[in-house]
This record gives sequence, structure tokens and C-alpha cells, in this order.
Amino acid sequence: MITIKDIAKLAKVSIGTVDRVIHKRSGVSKKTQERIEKIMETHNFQINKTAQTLALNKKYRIGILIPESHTDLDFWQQPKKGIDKAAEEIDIYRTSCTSFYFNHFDATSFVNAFKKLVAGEFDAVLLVPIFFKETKRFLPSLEKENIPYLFINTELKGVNDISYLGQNAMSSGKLAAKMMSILLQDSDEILLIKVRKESDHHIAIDERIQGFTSYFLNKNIPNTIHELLLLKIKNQEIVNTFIIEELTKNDKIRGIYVPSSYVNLVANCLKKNKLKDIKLIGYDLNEENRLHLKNKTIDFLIDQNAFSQGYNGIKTLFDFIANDKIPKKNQYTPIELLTKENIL
Amino acid sequence: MITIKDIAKLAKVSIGTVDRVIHKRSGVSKKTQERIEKIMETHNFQINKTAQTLALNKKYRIGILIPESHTDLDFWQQPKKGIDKAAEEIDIYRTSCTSFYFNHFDATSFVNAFKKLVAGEFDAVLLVPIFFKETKRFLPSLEKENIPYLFINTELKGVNDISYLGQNAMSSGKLAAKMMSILLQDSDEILLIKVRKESDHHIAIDERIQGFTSYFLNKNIPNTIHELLLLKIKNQEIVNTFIIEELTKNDKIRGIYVPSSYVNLVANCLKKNKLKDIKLIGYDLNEENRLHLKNKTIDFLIDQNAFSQGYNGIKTLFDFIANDKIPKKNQYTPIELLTKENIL
DNA sequence: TTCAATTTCGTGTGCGCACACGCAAATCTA
DNA sequence: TAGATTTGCGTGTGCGCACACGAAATTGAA
Repeated sequence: MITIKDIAKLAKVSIGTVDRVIHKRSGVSKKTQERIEKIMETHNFQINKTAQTLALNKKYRIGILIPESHTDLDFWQQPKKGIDKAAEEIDIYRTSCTSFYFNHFDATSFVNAFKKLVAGEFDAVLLVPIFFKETKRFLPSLEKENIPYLFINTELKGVNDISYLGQNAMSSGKLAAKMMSILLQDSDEILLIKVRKESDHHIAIDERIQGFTSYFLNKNIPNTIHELLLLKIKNQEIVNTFIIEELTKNDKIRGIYVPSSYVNLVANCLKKNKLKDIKLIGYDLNEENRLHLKNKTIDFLIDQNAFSQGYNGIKTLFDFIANDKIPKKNQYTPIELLTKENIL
Repeated sequence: MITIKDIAKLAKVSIGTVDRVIHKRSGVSKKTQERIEKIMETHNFQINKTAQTLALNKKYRIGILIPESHTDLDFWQQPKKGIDKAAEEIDIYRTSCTSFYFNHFDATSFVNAFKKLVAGEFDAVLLVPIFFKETKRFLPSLEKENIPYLFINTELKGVNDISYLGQNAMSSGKLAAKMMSILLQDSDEILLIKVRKESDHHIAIDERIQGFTSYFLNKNIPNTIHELLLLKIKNQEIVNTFIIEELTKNDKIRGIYVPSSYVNLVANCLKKNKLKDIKLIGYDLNEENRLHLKNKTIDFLIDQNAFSQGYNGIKTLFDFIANDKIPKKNQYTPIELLTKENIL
């Protein structure tokens, strides 16, 4: 490992001069500058990042905007855990992480949290841009301050994020459709259950649904798809009532697709009513869903490894601000297909 | 952020004394030691890793023992790439990685590479212990020098590795069996194709086969399973002949399971002979297998994210020797189920 | 009480880099 | 040509920690 001092000796100048050409500061004649640059190149000089960090004595601050979660059952607990782990790891490099939480059903709380985030004056920011209109409205306040930002979980195209870590939501919907079509007969019908109003515009979930339905359309698979909108998801009893009502209304339904982690609500209902012959496909491996997979109430679960999205998101941001590492623009995470036999 | 100097001032001692209690070196009276420790605790003192790394100016050397690979088609290219990426990342922390390669069909080459590895005097070692007898024979020479070692891809139980990163091979076999049984009718028969002699004792592959067959046994699924051993896999023509011969001999075979990445050989054969109605399940996403997935010659591929095994393996070793982080003993990686719709 | 042995602690230097300060040489101005 | 500027460069200090060395304080032995 060659150091500044070595370069200085080779170029017969002082380390101060070498320092100047490294940082492209003024006060060096063209001749010596070029001489030093050549020497650095031939010796493949690389700055010692450790020493640099120490000398600069920099402290980095990362801000995080993520949906709130209260129990391990909540999906958002997973990226949070990943974030926490990464935060713990980079703590020794004097980097602190501060989180701001919002209710992922409530755009206003998103806006409020975003405002706090902007006021926090962070060196970099990790976002879950669930509400795309609101996100687009507030991104300029980050860009004005030259604060780099990165998305996880939900992709928002056409903006200047340094990277996106998450799934291709459309593909995941198609995969769900394929598995459903393998499990069902042509005459069986399918129920698609949503827990969000159309007006919410949750980008990722919209795309999952689009992927799911388009698969059946494009392949000319004849199964009929019904849709059911559940709004009062806090109460399992009410949920049960609505589902059973729908199932009795359409008695050919043999498969249910839930494009979110709330598949556990449906699983509870199927289990309670002993509807074993209905295939169920949903999203995300939390504790409850894991149990439903194990006892086969849920047939397949599509997981996005949300933990690693949080973890790698923070790591990517840190590498960007501390080590000048430019990440890939899209870090699509695998669409993991889980079933009883391959959960850990 | 509180520093050693701050602690020293608070305890009214010099930084040297504080340094001694941090490193539990001798030469400090019990009284002052306890006083300093209490101060460090109440102020939540954490050592500045950046400064420490600089001061120690240590250079770490990691040795790697992994099967050779020549093209991107080779499975072993993937962990290699993961290793290379991790190596690049920890380069700035003055850590170098040196690889030794062996032919994974040839135990002698494994032994030779292992000998070189031992001679290299590394601070830590990453191994793929494909040949378990030979591995057990040579591990003591690492342990004698107190060199920590870690396994990826192939699990070897009952030794003192600091961690294993890889799949639970048995489960992956069961998953393959489940998918096969979903795809087939009860009257269909199955062909299991191996490319290794029994005597080779490749631990992981043996366990995959065991998982596969046990699934059908335990669930009382009636499909018959035939076995075929292919040895001359360098020549696609010969491979084709043997497969076709087997398929004509047993004309009820509708599914083929190949417990390794060599599934591409079988796929080539099926494609050439236009045997579209035979379901094919194999392992590992390399370029060729990706194409076969896309054109549906291969129905499902079980992937082990070999890249991340290499990547995380190196990172784990580095964290262990440089940051004293004790890893989990078993880091089972997800059993990823891939099909046309969820490959990236 | 004196001196040696031991315990206990402080000081100084270095790790590689950033940056402020200041000096000398070169260039310009009157 | 003397003085004022500007350009080009070297020196010194600090970032937080590790560790060698040596000094002071304490203890023990005679």
C-alpha cells in the first residue's frame, strides 16, 4: 500500500503538494502537478479511507422514513430490523441513523414525517415512497440541499434516487399467477382480495395486481377472477363475514390471491371455517404467515426479504457518503417463492 | 462521541491507563480500573474503530479454497464473483484475499490446493469442503496454527468451523419433490439423474437426493422413481443417447430431477428432441440454465444464491478477524425457487 | 532507615491524511 | 531596482488510538 508520503518522496516534493493535487486545490504548477499525477497512476495510489475519515473527523447522519410497526407481526418490522442491524454496524464509523415513522394508510402522516426528515439536515436519506404524489412533492426539498436519497421496497421511477432496493412488483404478481394456475383446474375461479382503497395508490401493490391479472389475460387462461375489497381489517370477525359471503356467492372459487402481507387475515378465516380445498397465495414471511405456511393454510408466499432491503439500503447509503461508492441504480431483490418445504 | 482522552480526564488518569483497562492489560490497580470502567459505562464509551484501524495499521490475509471455474456457465463462478466483490470492498481496510482452486471431481487436486493454502499462513480461511474425508484430514493443520475457517456451500458437521453459509440440502430436495408432485399426475414416473459416482461422496448432492426421495416415501405419493447415472458429461451427444435410451425404456417418465447445476445437459437433450411434456427440475441459475428457464425447458430451478454465499462468507470472516464479531454457527441461506416469472 | 524490587502510571511516537500557516521564489508595478 | 503581489511549496498540528519506554510511587527486605 503506497501512501501520500511515498508519492511525495518519489516526486521529490512535500506531502502538502501531493495533498494539493489529490484534492485538486490550487497552488501547484502544472509541471509538478502532472508529474505527481503520473506517479500516482503508475503506482496505483489509492487514498487510505480510514486515515481520511479520521483526519476529517467526520460524523455522518442518515435519516430514515419508513412506515411504523408495532409488533413482530407487522411487515414493516422486518426492514426496520435490517436497518437497525446496519445502523449498529456502522455506528463504530461515527454514523448515526434517525428514523421517522408514518402510518402507511395515511398520506398526511407521511407528509408530516417527511417534513421532520427534511428539517433534520441529514447527510443521506432512506425512503419508502409509498405515497408517490406526496413523495414527488417533497423530493425537491432534499435535492435543494444536495441530500442523496435511496428507496427501498417501493419503486418510484423518474426521480434522482441513487438506488432502489426491492422487487420488481409486476413480476411478483406474474409469479403468483403462475403458481395459482398450476394449483388450479381451468374451471376453478379466483378471488383477489385487496385491503386498500383505489385512491390510496400504493404503487407496489397496484403493480402486483396488474402482474397477476395480466398473466391470465396474456396466456388465455380461462379462470375467472373476482375482486373483493376489505376495509375494516382491524376486526377479524368482520373480515371473516365478508370473505365467507363472497365465497358463498361465488361457489366456484378455489383460489385466493392477497397481494400483501395481510394474507394472514384470509388464512385465519379459511382455517377457522376449515376451507382446506381453497388455495391461498400471499406475501411476506412474518411469524403468523410462517405458521400458516407450515400448516398449509397458505400454499405459497412470495417474500421480498425485507430485512435485507433495510440492511443493504443503509449500507449502500453509508458506502455512498463515506466511501464514495456509487451503487447500481436498481438493486432488484429476488422474488422468493416460499412454501412449507423451504421456509427456514 | 466520547474519546479515550475524555475518559482519562474524567478519571484523572492518563490515556495510557485508560488504554490499559480497555485492553485488559496488566499494570492498573483494581481501584482505578474499576473507576475507569464505571466512567466508561456511564458515558457509554465505544472505541473509535476508524482510529483503531489506523493505529493498528494491520493487514489481514484471507485464504480461499474453492473449485475452479472457467466460464460464466460454471456454477462456481458465482461464489467466486461474490468473493471478488467482498474482497474489493474490504480492500480499503487493508485486507487481501488469495484463492486456491481445485477440480471438484478430483480429490487429489483438492488435497494439493489445501496444502498450498496451509503454507500460505493466512489469518483466516474460507473453504468449500466438498471432499469430506480429505477435509477432515487437513483441518488439524489449520487448527494447530489457530487459523479460523468457515465453510460455504457444503456443510461439514462436527468440526470447529466458525460458521457455515449455505443451504439445508435435505430441505431443497424436499422442495424439488413437492414441486414435482404438483406438476405431475399420480401415474407419471420420475427419472433422477446423477453425474457423480457414489464413491465421490459429495455431501450436499447426496442429501438433496435423500430429501427428494424421502418426500415421496413419507407422503405415500405413488410415483415411481428411476435412477440414471451419467459419467461422460463432457460430451453432449453421449449424454443425449443415454437419456433417450432411458426414456424409451420407461415411457411413463414425465418428470426429471437433476440434483445439480448440470441440469442444463438434460435440458439441451429435451430441447433437441422436442420432449416438451417432460417436466424438469434442477439447480442453480447460470446463464445457460436461465435460458432454459425462459424458454420453459426447465420448469423450476432451485437456487442457493451462491454469490451471496461467497460474498457473505468473506464478510463474515473479515468481521471475525478484524472486528471480533462472532458469527452465527449456521447461516442457512434461503432455498430460492425460480421459474420463468421470477428470474431477474 | 535504606535500597532494591515491584507495582502503577504518564509520555512520546506513529498510523495516513487534511488543512492552516508561513516562507521563498517568481512575477509584476512604479 | 526596490517594493508589492502572486505563485509554488514545505512545515506543523491534529484526528483517536496502540504501544513501547521510562518515571514515579509503593512495597518489601535487610
